[in-house]
Amino acid sequence: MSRPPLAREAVLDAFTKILVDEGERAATMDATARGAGVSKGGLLYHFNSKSALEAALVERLERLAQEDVDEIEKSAEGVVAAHLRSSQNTGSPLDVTILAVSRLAQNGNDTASASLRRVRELWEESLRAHTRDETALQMVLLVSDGLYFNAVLDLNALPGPALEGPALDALIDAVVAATT
Amino acid sequence: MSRPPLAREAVLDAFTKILVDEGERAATMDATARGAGVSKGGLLYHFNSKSALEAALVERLERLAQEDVDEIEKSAEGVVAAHLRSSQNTGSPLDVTILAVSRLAQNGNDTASASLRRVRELWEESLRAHTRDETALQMVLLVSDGLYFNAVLDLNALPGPALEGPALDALIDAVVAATT
DNA sequence: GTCTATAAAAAGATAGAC
DNA sequence: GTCTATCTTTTTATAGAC
Repeated sequence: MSRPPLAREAVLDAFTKILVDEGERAATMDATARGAGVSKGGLLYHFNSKSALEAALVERLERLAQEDVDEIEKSAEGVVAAHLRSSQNTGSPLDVTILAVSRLAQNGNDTASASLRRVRELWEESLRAHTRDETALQMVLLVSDGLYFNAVLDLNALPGPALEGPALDALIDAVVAATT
Repeated sequence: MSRPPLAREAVLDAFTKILVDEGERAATMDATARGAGVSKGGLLYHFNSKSALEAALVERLERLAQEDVDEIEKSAEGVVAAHLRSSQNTGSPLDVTILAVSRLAQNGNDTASASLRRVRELWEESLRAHTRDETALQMVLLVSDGLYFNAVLDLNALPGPALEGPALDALIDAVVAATT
């Protein structure tokens, strides 16, 4: 269990934040270095190229996603409800990493696309034993995807149609009732 | 009803295609001009700047979305089912325009974000009279968003988990049963 | 309307000092 | 490990010919 250098993590954090807040185009090496408080040369010591930086972010996603699934499996309120609640963007490390990697995926990074598919398969496997049939499973996954899609689009937007507390609870209850 | 010049439409088509297939970063003026079979100078005669090009695409989205809603309202199989079927990406002009504009939205184009929100509100208004309550309405919208989210991420990916015919029909039936 | 040529800025990446 | 300086390529945009 090697601890990665602090500067390296700071660079990944800054890269993530710019990707999520301003998009892929704004997430240049220069801007990322500035956001992490290092110089471009300093950044390039830790990541030899732009694609190495992107690959490191994808690796981080895989680790966080596995941790999330492990956590949800132990949840008391049920796996379906816990999964949907976890899909509502709360700014958690996993949430922002998914959003950041989906920006990369949408700009032609095939590794990022493949990783997002793997994450979705992790969820699918985890949910299968807790849904009544394949159609119900797909419904849960699509509602979860819908929550992420809204997060993807609403971050730049102030008056987002994001579901609030009681409305989200009602939705989760309804999906649980229709699928388990 | 003025007919826009053919070259202008060809440029918008090419811009859309590159945005969807390769992402925002690849959709440069140069690549767009090449895709449309004109020179950069020719493109810039029709669109004075990159942002003018983007704005024109957003305008096209608003027009197509309104047409889609008008069509769905007249559907025989029911508004909820017709809406979900329409959310499955089939490469229709509306589908690809939504995907293209969402690429712009995710790269900091606030006009694009606002337009996508307006489209979603159009759908919401159209669906409200055909769903049993607000929770059901949100469920339909989220499943629809989920279908788009998958389309957004899967286009670059060959083995997409896109729902096929019978599975999609079963899903639509289940959502209709749970929400109307 | 459409083209070529070119300017001006920004991008990723390298070299080498400290 | 981290920095500054510099090179190369790409991108947006302008100028002006046809």
